[in-house]
Amino acid sequence: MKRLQTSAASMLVEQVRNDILTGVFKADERVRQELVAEKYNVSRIPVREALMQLEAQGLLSFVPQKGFVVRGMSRAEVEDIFELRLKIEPDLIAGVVENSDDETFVDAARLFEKMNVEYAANSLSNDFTNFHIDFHLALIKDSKRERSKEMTRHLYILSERYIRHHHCDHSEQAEQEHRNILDACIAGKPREAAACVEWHIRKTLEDLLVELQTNP
Amino acid sequence: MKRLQTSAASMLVEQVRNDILTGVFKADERVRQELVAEKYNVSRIPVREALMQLEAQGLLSFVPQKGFVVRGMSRAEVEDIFELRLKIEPDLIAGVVENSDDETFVDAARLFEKMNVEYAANSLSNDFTNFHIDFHLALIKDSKRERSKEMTRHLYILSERYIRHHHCDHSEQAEQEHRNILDACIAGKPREAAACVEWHIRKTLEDLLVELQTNP
DNA sequence: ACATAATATAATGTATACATTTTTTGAAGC
DNA sequence: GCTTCAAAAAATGTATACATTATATTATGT
Repeated sequence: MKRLQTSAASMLVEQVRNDILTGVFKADERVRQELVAEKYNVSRIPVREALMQLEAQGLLSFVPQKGFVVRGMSRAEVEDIFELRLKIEPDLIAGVVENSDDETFVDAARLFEKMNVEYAANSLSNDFTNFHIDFHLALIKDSKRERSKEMTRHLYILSERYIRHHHCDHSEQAEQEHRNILDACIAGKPREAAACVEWHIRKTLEDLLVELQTNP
Repeated sequence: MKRLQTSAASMLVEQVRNDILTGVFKADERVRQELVAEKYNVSRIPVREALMQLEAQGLLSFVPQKGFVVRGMSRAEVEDIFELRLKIEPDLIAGVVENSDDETFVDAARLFEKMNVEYAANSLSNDFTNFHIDFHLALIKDSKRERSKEMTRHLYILSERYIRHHHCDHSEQAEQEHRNILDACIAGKPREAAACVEWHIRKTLEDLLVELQTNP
């Protein structure tokens, strides 16, 4: 058998996540292990592990002896998710900026460019989504608050699902907001960076709620 | 006789979690799948699934092809965890109290009693730990913020690890704090309930930090 | 026709066996 | 002694097969 760079389960996590974010597996639909196994030519063992991980990330629900179901989407959930982000991310960024040096935000700057290039080329692609998440995570990667970072990562995955689903974000407005965040970070202004992050979260939520209103 | 048969993996999650909380599996130690499988007389398949779930709950780390390791404990982590709780729980409680009726806190009241009885009988047992977590979760069970509730649950599991490890909490002081929270909730005072929760979190953190200082 | 019971089908859960990768061991060479 | 490399040992990853449970289907009675 061909050599796998990474485990089948790890790749399945990425692939099935994309299937969920892009709507191939639709909300409230059951995910049968055998179908996923056939689709990706693996056995059910790595499929089950991947699905468990996605359940842990909040994209699936799981009931023993019944199976996995894609979790539903709702206005109440978006509000909950973004409320949590507002409570966590601004403080986190501020802490990073306070202890930053010249090297702290180079990864974020690189991802900022890649994200914009990818968007110009393919709009809301899987790659763009990953760059977007990685950009935001790169901003806080030097924080020592490991738990806050993990939560933030999970919240981003959940947020991206709504963003992809409603084709929001990354208007020129969003790009400008990202730029403002990055600039404030590089300039070493903790409070301004936090304020920019808060603004970005609020604006994204606003866009999503408008979309949810018109496209329920 | 009809018995509810739960899966092996589900039971393993509980058992291995207790093994971690009680220190049978020690921090930074590797967890070999075969050993767990032999200990509980199952194959490695459900063991792997249970360990994946515990990784998702933040008690284990996992690197493909390398294995599972019990995550370390540190002062920085306690502070991070309790900081997150301070940001999430008080608001959550306040929201529940605002929309509460006579039935809202009966489960919490029942668990409050069971928790104290169990503590009087066995001090810091597995049962007490579970009652303690369930008490706090019962207080917010009627909240519609599902994501916030899930995060709170995860944060409690992580907190309990420190509490068990350092034999803190549930002094008479802690019992009184729980009573104050419950009373404020039943009295329908959102802001007071939130303040009591905040106080409880801060006091518990204080105790833990003192213990960490003396017993590193 | 409707509900209920019995059966068949399908899906999930797990043990076993084997493949792959990592780690350990030990021998050869410097 | 210390590296370096090869083979052995051990641990992880996954496919297959089978057991268990849930779901669908059919049969039966009213």
